[in-house]
Amino acid sequence: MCGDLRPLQEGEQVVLMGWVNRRRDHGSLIFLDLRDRSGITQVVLDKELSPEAHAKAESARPEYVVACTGTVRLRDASLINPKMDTGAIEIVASEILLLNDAKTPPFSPAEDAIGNEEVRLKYRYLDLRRVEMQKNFRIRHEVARAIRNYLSDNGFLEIETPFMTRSTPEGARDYLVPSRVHAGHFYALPQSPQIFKQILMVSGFDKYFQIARCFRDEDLRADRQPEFTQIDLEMTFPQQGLIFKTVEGFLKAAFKAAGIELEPPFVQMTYDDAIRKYGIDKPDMRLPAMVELTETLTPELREKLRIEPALPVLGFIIPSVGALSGTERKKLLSEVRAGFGDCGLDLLDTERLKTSPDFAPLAGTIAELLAVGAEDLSVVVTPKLGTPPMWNYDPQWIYKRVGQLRLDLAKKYADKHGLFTQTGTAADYKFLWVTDFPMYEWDEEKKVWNAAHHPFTSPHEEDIKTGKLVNDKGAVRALAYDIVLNGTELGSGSIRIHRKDVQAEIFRSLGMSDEEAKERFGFFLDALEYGTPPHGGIALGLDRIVMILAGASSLREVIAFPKTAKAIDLMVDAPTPVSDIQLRDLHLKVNTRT
RNA sequence: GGGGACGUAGCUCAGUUGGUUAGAGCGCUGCCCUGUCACGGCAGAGGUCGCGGGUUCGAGCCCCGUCGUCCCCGCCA
Repeated sequence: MCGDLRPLQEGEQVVLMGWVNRRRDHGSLIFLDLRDRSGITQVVLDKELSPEAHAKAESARPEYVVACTGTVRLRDASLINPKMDTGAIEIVASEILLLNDAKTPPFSPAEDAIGNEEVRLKYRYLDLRRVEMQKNFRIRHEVARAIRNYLSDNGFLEIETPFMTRSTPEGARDYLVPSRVHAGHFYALPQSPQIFKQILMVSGFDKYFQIARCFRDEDLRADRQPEFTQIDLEMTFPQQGLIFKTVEGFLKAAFKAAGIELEPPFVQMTYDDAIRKYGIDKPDMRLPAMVELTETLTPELREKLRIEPALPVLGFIIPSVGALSGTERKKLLSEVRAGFGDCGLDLLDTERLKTSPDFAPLAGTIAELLAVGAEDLSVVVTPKLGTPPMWNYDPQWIYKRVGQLRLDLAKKYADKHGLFTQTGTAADYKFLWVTDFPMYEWDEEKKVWNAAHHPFTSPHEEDIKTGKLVNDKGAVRALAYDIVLNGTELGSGSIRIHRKDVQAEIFRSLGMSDEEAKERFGFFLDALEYGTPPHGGIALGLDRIVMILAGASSLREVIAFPKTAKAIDLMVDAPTPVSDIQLRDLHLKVNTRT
């Protein structure tokens, strides 16, 4: 292959096949860089040595496919190209075959930096020829293979579940598949194999996994595609810790395959702590946590500063930002205030902290609590009295809003603190387990409690016993957990409900009548009655893992044929209208008025 | 559904206050070149300024609408 030859092969007769990466024509001497997925080798065509081959090479152009016969030759010391793996040798061609020509491509796969996303996606086959993309898909393959091997070696059985299944109105919108045989009936593509894998536990496959495609018809983001791949697993008789250990095991194997040595176990943190310290349920642990300063400020000072007593005073630092100019600080402050909806929040940076007569006496203490270094930007947020409706005296609102500010500033000054820069070591990857998620989520619009994870999640035993399920839904903790990497949610899972009575109670608590539950999940409730073992599991986004490992900022970089933000495939041009005949077969009428 | 950025040559982009024939780099085509590796030199081709409408003597530039790509919020059990 084009990337394989080394000085050791000197003198050998070889045949190389690949694409013309670049052609350098010196008249009676032509250099062709031949590329395949293994790398690039320089081929020399000398008019004196092989006039026929040289003549053919004159008409070769970038992306032509050629086969070239020749001899491996060591380059003179002065001609070695240290930038190329094969830079110490070259092929002296005796014969060359132009296997196929190529139109001039809209962009060159030989270039590193490519801009226009639209052109890349339309000519995806050219984009995928680029070294960067080839690298990403090699990582993806190695990671998937390592995970499959690890789970197989640890007693997990890979079992496929249907793509055409039953629509479940909970959660994300379903992609629907109309049935030809049953007029007006639809299959749905799975949002996840959730119910099937639980039924596999009932069936006695005590350790299941699947690298499974999932489909969700929701608006997209850089880290969300309508179809994506999950590493889905489930096991019987698990403690939460056993699932963590399993995931840590396969992630260690996966990262090792990508050249990174992780050291599990990963840090664990409850949901409540995550909100309090980071203001978000998926903390980016590469950055320092927020610190609650409420008690540091004396009651007198808080009163003087008109700080709302029901709300926390929070501080945090962004490291190594350096000195801010007066204008920059002013601009920052006004931006931040605007971002807080002008609701009376005050914000102090390091400079104001030291110079403000109110805070100066405390500056030392605060600096110590926040561990402020000389070049760090420190921020203290003091919620003022006078309550605009948006925060509604809710401390969570403050935690989350300040957490968002922490992330925004960290992003803004990423170049300065460099904490997001990859160094190629395990230190780049800060994993975290977030545990004890709330069981329920209040839907303010519909005025109902929803399942925060999904309705098959088991609540904490003691929260059932203390009656919170009925009296205090907001305080019920679920045996649900997320795994987070560098502020990205990689996956989530839970210990499931394995008893029919508990499951029925949860359905009821979600405002679902017994009849309704039976209609939607009757088959599942039935299954629970036939000796269901305790079970639990988790699902991790393979695409996101690979994205982070590849240092990419969008899933499109690690999915071969991704869709745009409007869920369009620009290469095959999907979706499209279909013929009236197709529609008739499916008993469908399209109403284009909306 | 909402907010923001962008859209000018194949690609990346510049284009002043609205004013003559819309430019650059890369790429492309032709010619020259025996040591290049982002080769070099000379010459040349290449434009529905996303699309539609409006204002104006005159629009790449101003206004309205629309389409597309990207990012964010909502949404994603």
